[in-house]
Amino acid sequence: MAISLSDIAERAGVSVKTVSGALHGGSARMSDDTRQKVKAIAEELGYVTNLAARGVRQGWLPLVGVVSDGLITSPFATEIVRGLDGAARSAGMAVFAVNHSSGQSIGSVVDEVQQFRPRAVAYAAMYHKDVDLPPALAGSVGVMINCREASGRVTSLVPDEEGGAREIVRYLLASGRRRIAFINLPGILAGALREKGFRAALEEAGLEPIGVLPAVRRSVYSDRAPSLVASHVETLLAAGQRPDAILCGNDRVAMEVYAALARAGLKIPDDIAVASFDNQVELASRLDPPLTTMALPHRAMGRLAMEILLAGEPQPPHLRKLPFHLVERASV
Amino acid sequence: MAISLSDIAERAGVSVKTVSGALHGGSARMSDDTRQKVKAIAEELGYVTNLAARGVRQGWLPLVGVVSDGLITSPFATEIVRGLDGAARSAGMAVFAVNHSSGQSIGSVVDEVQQFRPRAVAYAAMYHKDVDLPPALAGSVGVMINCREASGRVTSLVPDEEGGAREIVRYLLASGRRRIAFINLPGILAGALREKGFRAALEEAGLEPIGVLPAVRRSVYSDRAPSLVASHVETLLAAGQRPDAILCGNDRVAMEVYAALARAGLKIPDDIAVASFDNQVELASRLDPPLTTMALPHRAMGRLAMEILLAGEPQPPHLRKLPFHLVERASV
DNA sequence: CTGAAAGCGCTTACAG
DNA sequence: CTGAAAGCGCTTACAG
Repeated sequence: MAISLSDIAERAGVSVKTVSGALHGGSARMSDDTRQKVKAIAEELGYVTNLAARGVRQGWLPLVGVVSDGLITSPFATEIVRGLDGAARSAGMAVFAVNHSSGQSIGSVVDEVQQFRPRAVAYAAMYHKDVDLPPALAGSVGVMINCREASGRVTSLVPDEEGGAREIVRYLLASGRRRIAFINLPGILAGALREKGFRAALEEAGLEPIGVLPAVRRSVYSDRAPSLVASHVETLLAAGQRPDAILCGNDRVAMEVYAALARAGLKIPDDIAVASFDNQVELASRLDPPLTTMALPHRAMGRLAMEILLAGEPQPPHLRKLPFHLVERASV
Repeated sequence: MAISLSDIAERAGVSVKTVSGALHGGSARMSDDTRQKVKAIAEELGYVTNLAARGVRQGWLPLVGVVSDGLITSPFATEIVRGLDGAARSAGMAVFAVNHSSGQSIGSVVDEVQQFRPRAVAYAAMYHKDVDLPPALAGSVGVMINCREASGRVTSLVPDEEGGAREIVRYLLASGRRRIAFINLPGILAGALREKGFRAALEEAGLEPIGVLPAVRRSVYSDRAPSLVASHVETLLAAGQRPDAILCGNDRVAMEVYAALARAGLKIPDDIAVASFDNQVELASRLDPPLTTMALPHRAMGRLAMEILLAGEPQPPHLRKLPFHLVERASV
């Protein structure tokens, strides 16, 4: 069995309370002498705090549970976790991630996590979507990350897709582009919202889109679906109103646009500008020319989520849209 | 505060012990009547077991800590976790993953995990490497995954790189190939071990390698380093002894080999066979022709690690090499 | 078949 | 400045 406070107390000739105060109670008043002695003995015996014991006393363990809809594997999901983890660490909390695989109900996964009496629980979606949280869970899940909770009973943190699209369009406009096409990701929430922002920003400038086209044939975007990008680019270039900028649904799509433009003998950004969403660094920074793209606020969502969870004052539930951030490279 | 056993006991008019037995003690003898009544009340009150309380009694929480050297983000790492998680679940344990970022010592991260009194702790490396575990941790870390622990004080689970290379070479030989080149990943343990297996299998057949070449210029393989693959392929094809098979360090390298062979007007597998390591499904299955490749035993390492950790009888520490598995597609 | 009590390792009022 | 005791919510001998 591991060393306990009473082992240290015995060895130091003081009470357990004194040991507890010396090791953990930063503010507990006692002679520096005693404190030093206790710490030395603890170190010598290799004492490791028993958080389970502290937890049963306090009613909670220094954990924040994160239930995610699938294994955390994409770079985006990793960023969310990074954000959560950084903020948790500063607060002395650890992140306990459990994934909600297809077989189970959200409720059963949340209960599983609750058995450990975490300080708080978050739900994180792997991509921006709508999620219905069962009403019974509104009390136990403190914040929804990367998804919109329908009932409005719990605070949701999502990327400001519409704002991000507006921003990149304005940037294209500021660079002098006027005929802008959008090869968008179809069938997903992010795509629909970005299209709204795209159209709004053009309208604001008194312009019309040159074309809003789906990157793939299937109604739901997937990297596996057969791509329409190359043929769209050809169509756009053949038309009377040839675009001077193409906005892409993500960096992968942009890569295909690059290839199609190269085939057509067009120079980026001189003949035509290309911009997109995602900022997959490995990809975007290595394209030639490096790609200007809107980075998603994944890390910020993670950080803010943790701050909300650990804040003393609970705020009324709301939907919070976090801003994208423009990564300027050389494609515009 | 949450519902406790005593709340249920009071409501049911029985002792706490009876409630505990009814809910958790599968074998505890009591009238079916009592058990049903207790269960109904627990359900009604929304009781959730307090594992912290049980943990302080038992001395451990139903957790297995996994310390990993970096955020779990690659598909390989995900497979390890999947293996661990599946086996943990069957044993009623949860996986508690903590990543060991560059700033901290392994020891401090392990201690952090130990505060939660997990049932066991594993260490997982993101790629096959040598790791020195500080001697003090030999007692607390039960198994090393995807790395070789130098001192031999703790069981290590690694892919059998040498055996995997032998197997794929034998497969190429069985398909009638005789002049085999290897474009290997330089500067990493996996590459060195595979090269041994590659040479051994050829020697066994009385053959010489046509060439063993590094995929990148830098001494350590990285996807970002400038690739030498295309020029190697040209060199190999121009030589007198043109290879009839090229083994590749990973699927990415194979993809580049495909491109170079296409440029040279060579057909796979008729003119030349291509095989590799990794089985990155997205990539390997979508190449044309689909790529024959050796899959790494990541999931198996995870599963076995958990079995070792949770086994009653501790085995003496040893190095266990897990077999690759051949994924036959159409490139050989 | 069931209860009352002890105890796991902590922290927190309550006394001195 | 320090100690003895109570109590967090469980489980596990010990009695009946």
